[in-house]
Amino acid sequence: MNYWLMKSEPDEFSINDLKNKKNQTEAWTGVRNYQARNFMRDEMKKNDLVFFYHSSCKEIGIAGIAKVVKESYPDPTQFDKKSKYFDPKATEDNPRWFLIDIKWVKTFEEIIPLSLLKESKELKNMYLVQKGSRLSVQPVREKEFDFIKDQLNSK
DNA sequence: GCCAACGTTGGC
DNA sequence: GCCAACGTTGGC
Repeated sequence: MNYWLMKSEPDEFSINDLKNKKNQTEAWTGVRNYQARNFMRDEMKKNDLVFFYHSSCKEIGIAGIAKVVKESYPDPTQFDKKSKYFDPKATEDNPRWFLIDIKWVKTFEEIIPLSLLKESKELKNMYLVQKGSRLSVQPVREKEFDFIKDQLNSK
């Protein structure tokens, strides 16, 4: 099993928006970065666990946990002319963008702030805290995942 | 709102 | 294939 971190702007879509969805599940549309796409297309497998991260907001940090419930398939928004994610170079026969579905697992009682992640020497090598890192879908090491979930999470 | 870091585009 | 110009991300 693998572990991941996915960013979302909570003003757009927060962890509680995920919780309130039908089946508490959401298709992760709109990722338009090749590296992030490759992770979703090739490596994210059913039941992998995902940290749900809130970015560009007041309380920046890890808000909770989700899991992969459906593996790679083409992102429908790339074919939708009315979508802001429409991609004229993508075709049904040759899609460019892929995604997965995630399901809500838990919301942490308190957001684990980015500043705390940065302070933890156990997380020195975590991708998220590296300078210039901005991937919106990124792998997390098992050790890092457990440390954050067990040591930094209040509940 | 600023700006550093990164990714993409397109001319050559 | 290089690289300047531009666009985006995202913390502060």
